[in-house]
Amino acid sequence: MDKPVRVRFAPSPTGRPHVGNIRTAMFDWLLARHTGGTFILRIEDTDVERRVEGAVEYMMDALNWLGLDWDEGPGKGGDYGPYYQSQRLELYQDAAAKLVAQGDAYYCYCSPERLDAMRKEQEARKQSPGYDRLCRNLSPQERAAKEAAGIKPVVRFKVPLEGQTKFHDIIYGDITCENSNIDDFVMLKSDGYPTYHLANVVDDYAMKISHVIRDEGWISSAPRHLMMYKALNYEPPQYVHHPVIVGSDRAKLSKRHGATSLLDFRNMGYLPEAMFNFLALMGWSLDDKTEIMTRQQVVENFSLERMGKTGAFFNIEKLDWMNGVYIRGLTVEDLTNRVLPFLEKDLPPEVKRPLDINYIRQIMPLIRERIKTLKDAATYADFFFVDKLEYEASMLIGKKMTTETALAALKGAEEKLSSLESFDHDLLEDSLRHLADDLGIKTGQLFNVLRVACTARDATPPLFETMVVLGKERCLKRIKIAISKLGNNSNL
RNA sequence: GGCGCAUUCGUCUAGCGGCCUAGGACGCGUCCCUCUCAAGGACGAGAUCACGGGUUCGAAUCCCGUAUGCGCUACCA
Repeated sequence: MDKPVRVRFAPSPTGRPHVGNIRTAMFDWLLARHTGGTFILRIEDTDVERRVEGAVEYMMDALNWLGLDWDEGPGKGGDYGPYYQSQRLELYQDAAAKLVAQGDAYYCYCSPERLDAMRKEQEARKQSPGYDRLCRNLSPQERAAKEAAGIKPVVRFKVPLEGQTKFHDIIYGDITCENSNIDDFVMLKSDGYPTYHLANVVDDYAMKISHVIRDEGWISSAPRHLMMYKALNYEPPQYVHHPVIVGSDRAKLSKRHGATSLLDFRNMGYLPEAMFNFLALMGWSLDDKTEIMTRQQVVENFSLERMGKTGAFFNIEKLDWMNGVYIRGLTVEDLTNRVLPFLEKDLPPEVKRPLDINYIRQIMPLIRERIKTLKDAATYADFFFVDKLEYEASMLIGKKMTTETALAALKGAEEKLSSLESFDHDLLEDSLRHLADDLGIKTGQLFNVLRVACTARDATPPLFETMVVLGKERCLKRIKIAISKLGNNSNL
């Protein structure tokens, strides 16, 4: 095992937790658990404009659902708090002031309007956009004048005009960047809040983060962070950038690609263990064949070295398959408990609530190997609950059957079943097979008529098991209704 | 535009110089099982390893170009 790491997941509370972000959190968590390290949750709420009420709760909800427990952070405490950046403002301001004092940063008084005009002009001239460093060398008098005018400045980092910044990324390898390509970026906004660049450097250092795990999009800003570490005389962390999840158009997955919040997947009936397994396999692999792994197996085998470097397309068909595998592995009791809330929610309103859990327990073995998501349960099993079945009489007449033979089959079944002492699987099978013989039709033909009569479906769980759960009374009632449907239809 | 990163079946991936006439999985097709649907089993189609040059006895694997894609280039993260 490698040395225990200290890693952090640092989301900004701007909405519902994106599946890509949670995947990052999962890699953090995996590395922490694999090495016996510490997983920290830190809230990067430094953008007052974009802050969304309740977003932190959503985030924690999603993390908890996936089983990604954090050791330090909101609700947990820890020795390096507070874990909300909005409560650490002084730290950033001190760092910014220190950099200004030592000549590595400066106050900039340029208005947003000027910056905007500058960018437009650069674009028109096909120059690469970037701050023109107007305020980099303001004289004390000029600065005093701006201050006197009441302009609230931002603090910009004084990026070296030449040289290169190099760093080693554990996944992507060595990366080099010319300093001349980087402009004097803003570290501290005029409202006193830090930008991501400053805040993440200050906090990662203060919180003794050993490995920074974040998505690939950050590679190009890593050099800025390194410059600040150097200026602040901090030891930088290890960088681990990982590829993003992309949508069908290969662009980074976003809202317009459909469901993107982890919470959506929970609502769609995916199991957290399936989601965990699936997400782990997007970007990481154990070997050339292992796919289904318990959380524990993933933790034991996880390693950064086995992570890929190309963006992965979110293949929901494969998730469906995997979810099915996990559902099939559930005990009846477990499945029952997980399906219950979905049934309560998705069954037609006329079905009486609360649902009978013992009845549901009986249904589970019948649908367990047929559903792909928990949400499928309601559509798969609604005929167990509703009183009035809706279907076309023509459905009762199967292949090589006529109204007459179907009618005869139903009447024969009605007679046979009503005389049955007990309503168990073997007895049902035995008497119905004999009935088919007596009627001179194939067993399948008989069974299919009964299937439609009892369930209004032509695809259901095995007939006898289904009928047993439905019960004698209900089956006979439904068969009678089917007989009258056919009777009316034949118009005799 | 500049810079950065990436590029193996439709998709997720294995592969870190010879084991590759490229393996697994999802999906797809055929068959078996079977009361339907699933599940399960068997088989199959599917990748000239983006392209072009090198290096090497030998390259999907190393190097250099090109193309394409994505990202960054905000007082957003």
